[in-house]
Amino acid sequence: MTTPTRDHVLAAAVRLYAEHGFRGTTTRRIAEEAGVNEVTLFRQFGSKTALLLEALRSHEMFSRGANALPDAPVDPLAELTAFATGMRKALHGTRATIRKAMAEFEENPEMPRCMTHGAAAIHAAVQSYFEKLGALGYISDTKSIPAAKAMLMSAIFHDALHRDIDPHSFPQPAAGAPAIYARLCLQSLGFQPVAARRPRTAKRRVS
Amino acid sequence: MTTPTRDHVLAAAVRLYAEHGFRGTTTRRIAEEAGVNEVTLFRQFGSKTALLLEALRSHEMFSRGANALPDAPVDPLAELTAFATGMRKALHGTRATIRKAMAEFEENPEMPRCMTHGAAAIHAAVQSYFEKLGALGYISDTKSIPAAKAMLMSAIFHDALHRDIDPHSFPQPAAGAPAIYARLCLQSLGFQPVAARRPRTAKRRVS
DNA sequence: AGCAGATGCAAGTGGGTACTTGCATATAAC
DNA sequence: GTTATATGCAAGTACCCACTTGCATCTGCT
Repeated sequence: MTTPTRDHVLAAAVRLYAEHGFRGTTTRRIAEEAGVNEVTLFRQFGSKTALLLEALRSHEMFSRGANALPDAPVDPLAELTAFATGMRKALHGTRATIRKAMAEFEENPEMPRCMTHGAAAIHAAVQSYFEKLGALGYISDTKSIPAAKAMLMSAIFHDALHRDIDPHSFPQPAAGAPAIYARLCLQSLGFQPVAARRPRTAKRRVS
Repeated sequence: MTTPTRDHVLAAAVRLYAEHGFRGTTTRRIAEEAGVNEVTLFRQFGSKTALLLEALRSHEMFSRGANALPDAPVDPLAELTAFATGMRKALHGTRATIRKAMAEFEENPEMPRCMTHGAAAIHAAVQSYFEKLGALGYISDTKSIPAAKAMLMSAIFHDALHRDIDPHSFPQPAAGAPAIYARLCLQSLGFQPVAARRPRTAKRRVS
């Protein structure tokens, strides 16, 4: 199997997994979806479980780079909103896969772990960004940074993962939710749009 | 089948569902777990799907009354913390069931709906409580109530549902997280422990 | 062209599953 | 005790599934 075909199989597997879950993704289905013979899957991957684990590992859960936070904060609300918007979009696009993998925790604990890979780096990036906000005087409650970061990520994750199941529990419209989460997160940290250390032209108050 | 036995079957079904998911919960397993004959399940419930749906519907996802918010706020931080603590505990205790049901969204959409039943009432109760806080002058940003409420619920839900999968993404220790979420939520609403309308003995500042 | 390796085809193995059927036994009500 | 109903037992039906096997064909390289 050439690499393009191998990738083709892995992509087919993830698509089916998102729709049908682990047990519902049969090797016959994968073979048909990928346009290969069923026996080829076993020759190449050894077992259905190994195939699906490799497929999940190769599937990018967290889009990197798309909406990284800047090294130097310039407009915190806009920057955090852009970050939250990108995060939510990425997670939303792969929500069915995530739900299926999380549900496998008891019987195939490697699967949810594929979903959380990369989360630590993003948490660290947000932490770092908030610390810079603190250093620049944008926020007053720096002790709450870890907690506010966790709450922001939870809001984004929960919104991306479950809004289609329970739409009324989330701020409407969906496209405006990231901005709301970003704003409230900054508010909870005692945000002030004027960097205390660097007097600037007066800006309209946030509230 | 007497009602106690019927309940016994439903409880066995939910236990197995939490562990093995929909497909992995076989009728043979349910029969064994409940101590009845497999054919009895079909006589009483008609099909495996109907049995499991009834089991999920009868399973209380949101414990009512355990930690209801008071009609008249007295100590908002303590009250919201108690609420968050109770909510998180209830959801945490049934997290595996919720995960399994959410993962069935594509193929058995009735199942996640069993999980969200009752959520609206809780959201309304929190909304009402926050509005009272606003009326009493405890919070200054009443326009953000719906958003803050949603963020608080997301934090609790996400913590309860996924902490065992990805412990490092949540505030430590777990027992202290509800208080943190409650505090940050109130902070984001511009909370002041002294009710502006009712001067009281000065209290220590929150931050 | 020849050769080695990869892939396809078709059939099969050895399990598993939701559900049904016919008869026997148990239980509850009168 | 009798009768009606519920449940258990055992076997069966008609599928489903991951995986294997033997042979044929295809592909890429020399």
